[in-house]
Amino acid sequence: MPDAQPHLYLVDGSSYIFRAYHRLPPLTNRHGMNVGAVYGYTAMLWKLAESLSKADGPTHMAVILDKGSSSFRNEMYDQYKAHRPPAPEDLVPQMPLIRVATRAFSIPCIEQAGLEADDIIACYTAAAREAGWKVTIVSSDKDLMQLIEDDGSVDMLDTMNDRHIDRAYVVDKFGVPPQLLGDVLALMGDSVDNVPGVPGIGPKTASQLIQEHGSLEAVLAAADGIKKPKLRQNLLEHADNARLSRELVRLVCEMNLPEPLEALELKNIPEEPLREFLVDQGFKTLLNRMVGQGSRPSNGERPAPAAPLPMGPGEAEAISVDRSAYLTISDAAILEEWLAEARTQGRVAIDLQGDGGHGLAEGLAGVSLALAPGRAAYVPLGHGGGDLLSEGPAQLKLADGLKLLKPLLEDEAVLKIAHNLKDQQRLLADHDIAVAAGEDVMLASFALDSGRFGHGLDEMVKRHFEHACLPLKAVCGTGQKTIRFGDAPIAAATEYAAENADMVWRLWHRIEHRLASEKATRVYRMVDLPLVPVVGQMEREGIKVDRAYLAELSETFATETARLEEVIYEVAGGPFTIGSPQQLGQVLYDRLGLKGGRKGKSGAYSTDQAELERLEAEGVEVARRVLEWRQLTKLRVTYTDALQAQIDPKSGRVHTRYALAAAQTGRLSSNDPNLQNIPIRTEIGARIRNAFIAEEGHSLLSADYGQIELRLAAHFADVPELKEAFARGDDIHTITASQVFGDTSKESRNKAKTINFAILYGISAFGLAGRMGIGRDEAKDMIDRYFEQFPGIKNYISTTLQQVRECGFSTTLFGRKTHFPNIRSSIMNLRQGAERAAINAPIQGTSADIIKRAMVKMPDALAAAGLSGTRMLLSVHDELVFEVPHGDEERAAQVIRDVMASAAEPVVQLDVPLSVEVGWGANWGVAH
DNA sequence: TTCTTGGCGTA
DNA sequence: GTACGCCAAGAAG
Repeated sequence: MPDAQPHLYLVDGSSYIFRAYHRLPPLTNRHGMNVGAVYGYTAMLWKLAESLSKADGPTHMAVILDKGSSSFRNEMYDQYKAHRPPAPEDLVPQMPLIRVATRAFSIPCIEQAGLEADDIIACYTAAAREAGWKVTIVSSDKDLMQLIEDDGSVDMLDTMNDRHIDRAYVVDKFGVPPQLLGDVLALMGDSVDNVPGVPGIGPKTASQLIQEHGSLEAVLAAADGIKKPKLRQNLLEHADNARLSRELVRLVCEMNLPEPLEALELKNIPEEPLREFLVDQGFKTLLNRMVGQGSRPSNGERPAPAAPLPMGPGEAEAISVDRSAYLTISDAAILEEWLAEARTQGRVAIDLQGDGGHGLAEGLAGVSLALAPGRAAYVPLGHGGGDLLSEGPAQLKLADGLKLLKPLLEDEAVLKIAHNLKDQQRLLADHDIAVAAGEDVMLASFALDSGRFGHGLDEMVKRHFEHACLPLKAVCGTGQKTIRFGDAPIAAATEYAAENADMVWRLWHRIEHRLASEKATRVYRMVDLPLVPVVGQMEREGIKVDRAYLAELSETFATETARLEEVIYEVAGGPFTIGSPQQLGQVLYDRLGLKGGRKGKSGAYSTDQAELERLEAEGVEVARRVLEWRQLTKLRVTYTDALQAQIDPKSGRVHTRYALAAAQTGRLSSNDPNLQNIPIRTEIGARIRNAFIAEEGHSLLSADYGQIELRLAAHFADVPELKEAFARGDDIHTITASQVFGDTSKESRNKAKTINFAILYGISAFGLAGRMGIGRDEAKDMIDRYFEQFPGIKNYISTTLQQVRECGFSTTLFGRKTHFPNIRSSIMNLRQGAERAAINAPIQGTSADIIKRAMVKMPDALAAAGLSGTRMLLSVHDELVFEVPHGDEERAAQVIRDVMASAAEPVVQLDVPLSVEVGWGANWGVAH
């Protein structure tokens, strides 16, 4: 009688509360106490309670907690969990509330001195299995995954990620079944619990070794014969640690059950004392759900959350997707029906498939449409038949299909919803279609969730809907056998393409309302969305590159590199791969016997620039040669060679592509090729800029903001001295030097410059010391003096951090948010990293907002000034590059300068002026 | 073939 | 100390 099989849910309360604390934003109850973690915990229990009467829901339940005293593992190994930082101070008082919450749900709560929650869970699991029960462990702790059974009688549920964990999951993640997981864990160790493991062995190697040999003991026995010297040595040397680790991760059950299994039965959750608890803690959302529903909320329509946690996206909404229901449209009449319906309802989701060509040569394979959840179709337009004899699959002719689609795509009255609208708009522009009235789920997600989630379509679908899209490689294959999308079978192509449109439709309707409620509308509507056609046009323009000049440079660099190679081999006593940091380290330190530290966690010698410069200063001439070799090789391989290969044969120009949702702060990023890191700082690198040239009869014009980030810092921090200096047009680093050091010597100015930048990057004494090559105390003194002179800066930093800790995100002047999930991490490195990024984000992000606004305004401003021949080509963070017809330079400079300097207005008023420096000439090198 | 690491170019 | 993208080597598959 499978229906009657009892099902025990064991909730790992201790680990849950830690994770809830770090994942959820702070929340205060009516006593003024921080209860974010308690809320998370309560919500989790609520969710479990909801499944009480469902199929496969719990019949029995218990919460297992750590008692907090040391366990038998400490007798075995006194370092066990020795390096755990103490719990955060606002979490400690929440601990007792966990028991209160559990009692409020009338769920038994079990803890036992000397035993960790894991062991108690192991014990109950064993007992329940013996009794023929089913067990679900509610946790995501990897140690507990050892308990999972192949037959499904024991599985796990990770409520935080809404993930079901079974044998398949373990095999997928660790490469071994649950029974062997303990052996893998023993090898890899655990820095959080201070389980030693074997040095140099991480998850990958551990998993591979166990898979190969079958068990930990077998691995240790076979250690002698292992090929890799480092690995062999570590295994032999640390075999005892491995065995100890095996015991530390072993879950033991040597106790009597504190409560018999039957005592854990749970039929329903009585209304009291739950209600009283919710009222007391002020958990209004949950309380509202209780109303009229007994203790169980309705599964259908949710009551509007009265006071939703400020965590935005909430839980995923599981959907079911039937890909076989998607339609392939190869008939004009049917396409017309779909288009008519789109017109009637005023909105349609679209997704384009390129045929897999490169750059401007990319053709169109097909268009997919969605009109409602699950109602989607694919219109193949450019699928080949695979061989010359056949005519290809049944499909509309490209021209015919586009002719039907064009009026709809260009209709202002029909909303076109897309993911990454820019790329689709650009592809359609190649076919003379100008998409009107577009929305972009990728950009909406970017405006809402930057810093905490990704914005790729598959990733968004997974997070919002717990659904895995058909991967592209399932349609087009992978590796050498990859086929162009246009050559894929229509049936598979339909499943893939129509699903994308379906998901775009669903995603938009899921997140649209958040734009307003989470105050992301301004950034989305006024900055990022209007930028779409502008950036698309820039990508289409491209920039002209002097191929012959680049080839010449490549040649020069190559010759010089070859010369350096000979010298280096001479000194090294033989040839080796100079480009290999590993081999270079061995040559310098082992063969030549130079003194130098090793660093890096892999144990390899560091050979980075700083280290080589140190050697050079010590008189090691070959270090200088290696540095020169590196510079030349880098320039040749990354720039002069690569750039030639990137010239589009059709246009003779280089077309970079901008990613609009890549940089957390809101900046654009550039790729294929990256034109935002073309050298300029060194004389030799700067020559590469000369390769970027203007079209015949034109000049290249470069306009860049001068010190925009420092200006914004002065604005944010409200520092009178700095604001006045900027207003006067003074040299800001000199002003800083005189304020902080009392003199304006060149040396002081340089130091001041370094500190000014350090401020923008989230200062730390440690970092500044490393950067300036001084002691940490000295660096700290310097920072203190800086803060004394500019208390506004100190204040800006503390209020920014305060706000980010409270809300979880920072904001720019335009309201762009960047989330920092690690801002309250108990791991110091993560937390401090998040703090530095949080200090920087409003400044870097506002700068990005401003230049984006300038870009949005630019085409109209140029057109209004009669400068229709002037085209915007590149955007490099604080610089815009244009191509201007000869004779128009002066006027263009004037317009561009005006637009850029006033780009923040009227939305935002800055109390520092923005300066814009403009130059022009035959190439980028002279223009900048 | 695909992933990770060390290194390095820009703002 | 912030934010990126690209390259070669080496490791893993």
